[in-house]
Amino acid sequence: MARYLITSALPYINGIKHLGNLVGSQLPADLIARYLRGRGHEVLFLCATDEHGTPAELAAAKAGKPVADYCAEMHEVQAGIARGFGLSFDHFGRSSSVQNRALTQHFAGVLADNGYIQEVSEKQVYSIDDGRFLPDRYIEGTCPNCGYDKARGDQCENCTKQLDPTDLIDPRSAISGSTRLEVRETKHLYLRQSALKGQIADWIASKTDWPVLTTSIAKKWLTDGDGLQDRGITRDLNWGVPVKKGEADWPGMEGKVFYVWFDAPVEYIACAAEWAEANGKTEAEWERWWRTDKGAGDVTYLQFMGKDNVPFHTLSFPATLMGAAEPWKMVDYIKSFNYLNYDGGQFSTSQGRGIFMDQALSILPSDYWRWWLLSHAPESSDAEFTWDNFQGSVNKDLADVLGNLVSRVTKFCRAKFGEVVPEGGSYGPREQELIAELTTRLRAYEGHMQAMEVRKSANELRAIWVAGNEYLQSAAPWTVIKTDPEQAQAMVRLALNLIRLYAVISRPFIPDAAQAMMTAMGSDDWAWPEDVAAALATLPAGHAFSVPEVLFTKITDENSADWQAQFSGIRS
RNA sequence: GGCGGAGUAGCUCAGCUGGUUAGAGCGGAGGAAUCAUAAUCCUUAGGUCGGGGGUUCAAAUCCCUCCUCCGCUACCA
Repeated sequence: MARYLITSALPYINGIKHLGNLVGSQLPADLIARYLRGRGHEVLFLCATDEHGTPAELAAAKAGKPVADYCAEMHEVQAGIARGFGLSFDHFGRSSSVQNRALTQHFAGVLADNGYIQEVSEKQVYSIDDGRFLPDRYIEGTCPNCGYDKARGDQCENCTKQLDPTDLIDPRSAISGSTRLEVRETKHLYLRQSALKGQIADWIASKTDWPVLTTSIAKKWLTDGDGLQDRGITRDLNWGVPVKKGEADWPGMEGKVFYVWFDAPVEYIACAAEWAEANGKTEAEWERWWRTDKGAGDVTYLQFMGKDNVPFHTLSFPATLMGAAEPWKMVDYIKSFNYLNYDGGQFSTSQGRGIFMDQALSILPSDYWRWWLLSHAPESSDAEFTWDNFQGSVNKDLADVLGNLVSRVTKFCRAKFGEVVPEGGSYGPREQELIAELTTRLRAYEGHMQAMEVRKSANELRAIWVAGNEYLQSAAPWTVIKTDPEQAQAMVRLALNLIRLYAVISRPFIPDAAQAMMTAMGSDDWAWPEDVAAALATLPAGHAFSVPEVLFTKITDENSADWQAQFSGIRS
């Protein structure tokens, strides 16, 4: 039994995430967490809301609420939706927790002690009417290059030229529209990533088993231009972790907070501390996941994220941990994903285009979404959601191949032998053949899951379901029963056991349906089928079962058309 | 512009450390079966592997070049 620490990229607090966000981090992380638990490993699966930063402040202001209240509410909303999708976090924390505040300040202090923090005085645009400094992209104006009048201070979306806010003609605040802007001097802390460049490069170079997507992004940042640049880790904001050097004040940094991308990854650690507190555990119990000097030496740490998050997880956060020079557990494997597009374009939070997590759950059970999203996970390239594809895949795979198999087996048995596992006959060559195929395929499935090859795992699982139908079709107990009822009983006994086996191995993908199957089989034995033949003898003759409700109702053409229309426009 | 990813059957994709007739699922066509959510199973059609050039006995796979789509490009997170 091994130990796995699993974290998903933290969803940002300012709204409900869409399915593209879900499939890029939380959902595959949950798949692997469930799988590893199913194999009997010890797993700590953590996620949290990322709550600091300008967008949170603005979203709260728009909602007319204090930012702390807004975040608390949105955290609960996101936690509820996560439960709805069956995301099996051991703890769903908050980056605004006291644990994260203390740890973030601790890291800053240690980094400063080790000489990796530099104070830099710089010029920032201040909006007098908004009463705040503005991040570059919150300044709008006319592009000096192409004349586009809604160019942002960091880049013109029209001509893609990179800009400095001071380049803009007629600059104004993107928040209030105010033109009363001025450049002010302000002091910030920089993390001297450049000083850790070699150490990080060596570390990345040692990760030869990581996905190309992950390492290519990291290497690009390491070698681009002059190499890894120092990075500002503080901001002039109210909402965030106050800048402190450990527990001490930081002279000259009063009223400033740490940059969200400095405190958010620290929450991966702090979340474990929150988990301990929430479950009445000791400090030692979470430290054995995170401190290599306190028991985390045998932990394998897996991170899941969309590709846009990769630089922060391969460079910034490792720089923080390396610079701290304390025995914190470093990530062992980073699984990154491309983007899921929606019907020919991007999912868009701002435009309300695509399907959001709450809406998805309001129209269909989570297993439908989990199956489609995972079996189409954007691993090798961007993937695309279309209603036709969704309807076709879900109906065929879940309703026809798996759901119908459960129906035909249980109903046939009930009609011919009653709702108990029949006892006659014995397994012959055909059954041995099935067991051999299942064993081969199951080992392949395990290999793909261990390698975190999500789509391949889904394909193999589906093939395992199909093998059940193939067996049933060739065995044809409905024919055999006329001449050799004993043999038909053996076939049905095998098929009923197959349903339980499918529940076990399908649970990472479709936990609710798996539970329904297990419950129908009158069992609670979730032991992984290491030995397929033995697993197919789990339900003994005479064991009672029940015919479950239809597992997956099909999506009709009308449903599909309605939803397509409903989600094409602006979210209401 | 730079960097990265992708372009393979109508659709979604695998293959891509070069090597027998380029694969899978869906969809199409034909058939079998009738236990089942008209659900299953079998058979089958369909591709000049984005275009062009090159290396090689041999290229979807390696090299060059061009085209198209997508992402990132360091103060959104």
